[in-house]
Amino acid sequence: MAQEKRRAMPTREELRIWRNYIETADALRTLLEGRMQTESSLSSADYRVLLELSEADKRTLRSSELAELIGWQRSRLSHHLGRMEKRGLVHRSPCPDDVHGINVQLTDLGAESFRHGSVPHLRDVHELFVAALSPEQLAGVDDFTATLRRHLELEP
Amino acid sequence: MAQEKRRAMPTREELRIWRNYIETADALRTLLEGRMQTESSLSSADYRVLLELSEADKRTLRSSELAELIGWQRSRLSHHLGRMEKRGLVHRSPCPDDVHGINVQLTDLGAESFRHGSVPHLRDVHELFVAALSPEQLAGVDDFTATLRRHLELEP
DNA sequence: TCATTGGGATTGACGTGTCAATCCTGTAAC
DNA sequence: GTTACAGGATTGACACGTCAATCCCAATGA
Repeated sequence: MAQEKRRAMPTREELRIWRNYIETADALRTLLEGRMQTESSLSSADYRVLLELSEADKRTLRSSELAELIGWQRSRLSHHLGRMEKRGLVHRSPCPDDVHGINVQLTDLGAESFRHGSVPHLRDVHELFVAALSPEQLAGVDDFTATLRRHLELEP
Repeated sequence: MAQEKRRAMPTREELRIWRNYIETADALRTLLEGRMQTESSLSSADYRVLLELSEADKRTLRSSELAELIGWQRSRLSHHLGRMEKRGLVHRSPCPDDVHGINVQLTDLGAESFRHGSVPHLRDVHELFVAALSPEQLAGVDDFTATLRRHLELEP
C-alpha cells in the first residue's frame, strides 16, 4: 500500500479533466492559427521564425542557433526555411565567420509581414485567452503550468 | 475610457503566461503521442478512432457518425480510415440500411491493439499530468478550462 | 425518359513534420 | 597525400491534414 500511486490509472474524473484540458488547448491553438492565416497569411511556424529573426541582431541568425532557439529539428527548419525563402520572407547565405553554417536573414518583406501579423495576433491572444480569465484564474494557469513544466523537466 | 479593454493587447506578463500555457500543452501532447507510438504503434488519431469504435454497438459505426463523434472533417476521416484499413485495424463495408453510407467496423486486430494501447496510455496520462498536480491545482485546471470553453463557445 | 439535385463518401494536390540517409568541407591521423 | 571523421545543413520518402473537386446513387420534377 505504500506506493499505491505508482503507475496508477487516472480516475474517470481526472480523465475528464485531462481531456478537456488538452482539447481546449488544441482548439485554442487551431483557432488562433486560423485567424493568423486569414489576417496575415502566416502560419504559427512562420511566426516563430519571424519573431526570433526580428529580435536578432541585424535580423540575422545562424541556422543552427535559430533551430536551438525555437526548439526544432534541423531538418524541419531546413524544410521550412526553404518554403519561406520561396515566399521571399527570408534569405539564406553562407556564413563568413564559420566555414560550415548558414546565415538566415529576415528580408524587408519578412519584417513587414511580421509587423503586420503580430498586432492582430496579440489582440487575438488577448481576446481569446486573457480576456476570458479572471486575474486569479490567470495566476492559477501560471502556477500549474510552472508545476507541469517542472514535472516534465522542460526548460523554463 | 469606458471600453479601454476592447481589442486590447496582452501585457508582457500575460503573454509570458500564454506562451508557457500553450507550449506546455503542446509538449505534453507530443510526449504522450511519442510514448503511445513506441508502446503500441498507435497515433493519437488512431486512438480516437479505435476508442469510439470499441465503445460502439457491434464495434461498428456509420462513417458519418464517427466523423461527427470525433469532430473530424469527412475527408480527414476517409484518408485516415484508408490508412488504418491497410494496417488491418478496421474494415469498411457498404451499409445495408442506408443506401449511401459506409459501415466502419473494428477488426479483432483493431480491438486487440486498442486494449494493448489504452492501459499504458492511461498510465502515462496519470504519470505525466495527474500525478504532477495537487487536487487544488487539478480543480483549478477544471475550472479555467470550463471558463475557456464557455468563452470560446466550444460544446462541452 | 432524362436532367437535376442532394447526401455521403472518396480523391488529388498541396503544405507540413519526421526520420534516416546524404552531402559538403575542413581538420586530424596515418 | 590520402583516409577518416566531424559538424552543419540538405534531401527524400513517407505519414498526416486541409481544401476543393469529384463520384455515386437515389429521389425528384419536367
